[in-house]
Amino acid sequence: MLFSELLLEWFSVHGRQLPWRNCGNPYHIWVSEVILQQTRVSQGMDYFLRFVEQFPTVEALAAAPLDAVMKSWQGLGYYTRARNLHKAAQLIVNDYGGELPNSYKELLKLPGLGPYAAGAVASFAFHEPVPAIDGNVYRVLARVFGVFDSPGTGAGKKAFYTLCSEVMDHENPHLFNQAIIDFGALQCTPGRPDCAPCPMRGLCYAEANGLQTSLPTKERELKVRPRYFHFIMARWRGDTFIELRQGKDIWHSLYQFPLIETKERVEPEDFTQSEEFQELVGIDCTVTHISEEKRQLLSHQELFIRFYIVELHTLPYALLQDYQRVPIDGVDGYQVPITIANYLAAEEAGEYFRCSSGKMED
DNA sequence: AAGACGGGGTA
DNA sequence: TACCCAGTCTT
Repeated sequence: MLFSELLLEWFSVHGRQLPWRNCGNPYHIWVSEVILQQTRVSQGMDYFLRFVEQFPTVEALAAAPLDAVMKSWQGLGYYTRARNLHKAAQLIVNDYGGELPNSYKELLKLPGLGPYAAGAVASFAFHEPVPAIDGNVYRVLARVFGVFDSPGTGAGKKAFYTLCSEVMDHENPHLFNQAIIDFGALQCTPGRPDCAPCPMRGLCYAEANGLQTSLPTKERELKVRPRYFHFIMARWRGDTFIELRQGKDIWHSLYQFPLIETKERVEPEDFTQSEEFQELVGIDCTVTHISEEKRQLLSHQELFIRFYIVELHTLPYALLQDYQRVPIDGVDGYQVPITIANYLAAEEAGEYFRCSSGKMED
């Protein structure tokens, strides 16, 4: 039996039923593909359901304020996806008459749609026979056909694209692409795949040669950069101060408390004496709470985060000029990094701090 | 080609 | 802890 025949047979038994599958709604398919980039189904499901309920159509998404879209995305990560989704929706309404482009080539032009997502939408929604190659597909193809090219290189990507074009079912591209993705996610898993009951047994190169854990070939390991964040929750008559993050750094378009970053670890006693800190909050204030150091691991960064609560007695110009003044209990209405959302929730429950008045309690 | 970009699950 | 995940964009 052919690879694609085995695959579709497996899919008819084990394939997942998902709300965006075979729904006949290109908009839903598009949204789901963007949400699921580098994100597991279990993690993205609730976000998808909430997103399409809040923004039911391309027009609704295009008309929505970016803030609302970002808020809906809060906690999902890779926030550029949300901004691109919003931008693409406006593009579709303004330049495409409100209809999603129906070809791989045109879809690829939209911001946030790369080769994988364009192929996925083109095949799932419009049945165009193009590959949709994600991490699952690289893994399945590498193992079954014994491909040693690395997906991390340009030549490797091309090799996988060519191979996939050859072995796919051109009559049922939508089923084939869904099937190979599900097969990678459920059967041909990254770690120790469960090869005993696998229908590809006998056909699979990696299984025959015991190379399951060596394929696909992997690339370089990544370096992690440490960063030290000191967030200042400055209180003034029931209000505090926040700002919208801009620029190319992490958390673009999310809100945060005034932030002072240091290259090295700085202990709280030293930090509150630092010039930078005193310039921000002024001299006439009291540091009432200092949190423990929270550690957050990103793919390329290791963040060490501490929160300071400062009671202001006068209003420093630096805060007034560069930050938005908002009610303290209104902060959770803004889209914020997940670490700040956690802080807000914990602080409300009185759980976050173990030191106060700048002195350690234990 | 390499780096940046999140957050969560798994061995 | 280390790796990986329904990737894309910028440099």
